[in-house]
Amino acid sequence: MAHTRWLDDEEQRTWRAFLTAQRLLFERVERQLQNEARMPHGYYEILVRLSEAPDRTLRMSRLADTSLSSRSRLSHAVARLEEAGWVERTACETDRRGAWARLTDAGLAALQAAAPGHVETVRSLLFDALTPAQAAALRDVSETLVAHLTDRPVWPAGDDTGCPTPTQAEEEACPEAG
Amino acid sequence: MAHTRWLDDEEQRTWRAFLTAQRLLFERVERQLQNEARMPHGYYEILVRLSEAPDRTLRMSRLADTSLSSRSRLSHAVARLEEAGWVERTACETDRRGAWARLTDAGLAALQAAAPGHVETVRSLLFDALTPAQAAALRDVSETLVAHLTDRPVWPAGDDTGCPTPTQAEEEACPEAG
DNA sequence: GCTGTTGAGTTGAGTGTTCAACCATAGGAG
DNA sequence: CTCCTATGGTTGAACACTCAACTCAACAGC
Repeated sequence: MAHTRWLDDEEQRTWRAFLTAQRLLFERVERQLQNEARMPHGYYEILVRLSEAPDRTLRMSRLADTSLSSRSRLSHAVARLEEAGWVERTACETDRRGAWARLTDAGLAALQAAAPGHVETVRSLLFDALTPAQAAALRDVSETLVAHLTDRPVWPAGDDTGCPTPTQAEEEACPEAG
Repeated sequence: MAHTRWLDDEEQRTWRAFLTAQRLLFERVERQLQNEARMPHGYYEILVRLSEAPDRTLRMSRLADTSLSSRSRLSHAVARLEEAGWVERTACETDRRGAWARLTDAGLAALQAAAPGHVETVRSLLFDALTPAQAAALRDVSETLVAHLTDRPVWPAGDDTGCPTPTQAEEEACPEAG
């Protein structure tokens, strides 16, 4: 990049406001889930994705993709979730490198117990503050960003989890708030 | 809360898109700073706030507030930054409980070295993807959320860092992207 | 001058995330 | 079949963040 394209005043304020809002919001979401459901939001998301999968079962790599998790993170996380008895791993017959992760009944119960508090939090912290038009704008901006951030490489070296556009719900699933 | 106000379909999609966009964006911002400047974004923010303060110096608690950091986090962070020689702590004369944090010359240099890459990242990942109208909408939504999240208690117990509305720039400062 | 409370800041244990290295199997190319 | 690379997944060390406990000083009220 030749010489820096600095942010103008307007952009600066936008970025800082976004940063602040985002921090404050997710900090509280995180805290609420931690306090009331004893799990970080990342784990909640994993449980949600599993609950939406056919047979409440997914391959680890697929689960990593849909829950926006690196393989390593997922591996560690599932290990914990397994200790808690919420998920179980079984070997994959057809591809012996692979592993299935399955949401147990206890896991589903934990998710269903966590959901109301979480959804209420999201609603009260986010949607209650926004007009319908603002919410629509937020969706528009977010979807634009997701599209922007999922195809191009942008940062040449190393790269990361490929992050394909997340496929959506498929089955019973706990009515949740991702 | 009586019985859960679930998210409707529209809200669900908005929330998931927001979540995804946010994750993808900050993951990359984080990675870029980590790779190119050897510091997490939280540390960058601390350096920025200090660079904007008169005399590049702030009380720890004030620094915690303006950088949206808990006291504990800041304490750990400044300890690291001090090891790196980027910040130095000195005792406060008038209030002997207190401490000043000051950005050293080396710290300012590190910040100035980090800024272009960071700003370029923010621009290319965020602003380059948005129309001016979308950027304006993002700012509007963000500011609404910040207002919403900074006054009310919302979550009764414990509470957290008071998080006053962040005061804005004051001095030389590195032209940055908070 | 005491005593209790609040505020400033630090500390350490516990937990989650990242990164790089690693093992094992799958799937070609020769 | 044999190598060779790519893929699926795990592991451990390093590091950041959280929470709760703690220290020390300021500032009441009496």
